[in-house]
Amino acid sequence: MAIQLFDTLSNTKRPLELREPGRVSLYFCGPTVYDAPHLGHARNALTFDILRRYLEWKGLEVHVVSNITDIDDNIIGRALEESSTEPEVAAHWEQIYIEAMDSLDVLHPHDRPHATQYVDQMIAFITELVDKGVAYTTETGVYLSVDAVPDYGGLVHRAPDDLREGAGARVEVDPDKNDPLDFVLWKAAKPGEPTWPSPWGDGRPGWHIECVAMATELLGDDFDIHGGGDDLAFPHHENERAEATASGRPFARHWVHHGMVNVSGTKMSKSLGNFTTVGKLLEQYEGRALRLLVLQTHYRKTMEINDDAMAQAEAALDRLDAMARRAAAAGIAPAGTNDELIAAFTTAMDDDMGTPAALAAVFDAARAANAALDADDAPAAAANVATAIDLAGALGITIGVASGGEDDAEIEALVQQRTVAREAKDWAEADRLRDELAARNIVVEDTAHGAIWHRA
RNA sequence: GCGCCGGUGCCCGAGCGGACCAAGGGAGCGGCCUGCAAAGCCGUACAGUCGCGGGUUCAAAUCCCGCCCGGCGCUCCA
Repeated sequence: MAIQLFDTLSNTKRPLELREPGRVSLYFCGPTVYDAPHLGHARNALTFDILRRYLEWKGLEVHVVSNITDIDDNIIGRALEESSTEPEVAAHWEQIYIEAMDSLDVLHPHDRPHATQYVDQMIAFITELVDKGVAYTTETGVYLSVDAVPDYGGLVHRAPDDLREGAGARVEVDPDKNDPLDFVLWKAAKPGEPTWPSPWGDGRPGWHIECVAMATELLGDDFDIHGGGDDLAFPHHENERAEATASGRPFARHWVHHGMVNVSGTKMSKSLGNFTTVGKLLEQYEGRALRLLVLQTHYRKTMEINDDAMAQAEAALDRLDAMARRAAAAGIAPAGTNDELIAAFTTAMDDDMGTPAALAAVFDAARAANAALDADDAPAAAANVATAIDLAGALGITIGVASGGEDDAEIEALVQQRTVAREAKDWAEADRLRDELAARNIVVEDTAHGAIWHRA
């Protein structure tokens, strides 16, 4: 079954056409590490983690590359502010970024290249462009002539002239450039900034060149998927494409962009408060809840994150976990499949990563499992539990993670005492014990197969 | 200002020309279960209608036009 994916360049949903059958090469733009990762970074990493996991679940071999931009104006600014150095700033925030993504169960990319470690490749690439006559040098650096790219603007579906009109709307146009659309490949050294030697004098690489150099180096030309947030489509991805095209190389076969994040109805911004950083959010909610929320919205749409939505996601997760607990208490091990739901799930995911509909299949499996449990239909229960776990897992959600604690034995003893009291119909004592457990954040549930408990 | 995207129940959010699909999740209500709960299952009200106003069509939440509101982009922000 063909996987359809919306491609920004062709502006259509089209079948994923791989360079090599069975193997997917995926590059997506990672963060510039100069500050705490925010919810946008989380959605970015989660979106591509979900895509990767699904492709792997389908049996494809996926090679994921995602970069770390460890040198840019923001990092330099930060280092200056903190009287620190650029490598220190970058290393610090990179670590925090990786920890945050770990707590969201985002799998590590197979390669996580750093811009500063690919300067040689970038210089080689720029040299190629200069030699081809599609790049020129000015006092401030080396620039790419957008002229050399016939379909410049393709990713944003605007004609070059149209883009020219807008140029300078937000940032002043460098008067040295031949064309306002031309952009920098190599920046000439400025006092106090880190620099690398190059054929054009000391300086540092422009932004876009790093992704091109790293993607082609690690995945080869003509790799399968290039992704990122909507906001990167222009100018970043457009310029990457321009560089690759001007060099005469085929580049990404598919461009995948995801929507932005709104917090409490408005654009996320640092001045807005609480929920802008992943760290802050995770102080209050579990990582899976954010992933579930991301899954509930189609990846191309703007999504909303607020307290209500996070709490709702946690409640939904509780349902899934409760199902697994009940099954375990009934002595039912996951086994078998619910083929109908797996088919519905696959159809949904194959259609441009329809995670909301795919999730519906997961919850349908949970309901079916619970119903089977109620009906004492062990095979059906086992099959539906297995299906729910499998499908949720394909999206990166682990069901029924039992977090053990040091006081497990103590709790077990209290639960046992309560069972004894209940058998003696000593309801007062049974309720007292339940309250005592509740005070320790333990929820007791009585099932046909005895009492089970979990941490709230 | 220009371009692109979106506005669906109490909340989050699918659906994007037509069949008992306005999915799924959360919250609500009723029932069953329970010593009482919790969990679960079943049922049910909330969308007589899908931002507003026109239009196309045998048929529109789904297409077209206008308006209002929100988001993103317009050179370094996921």
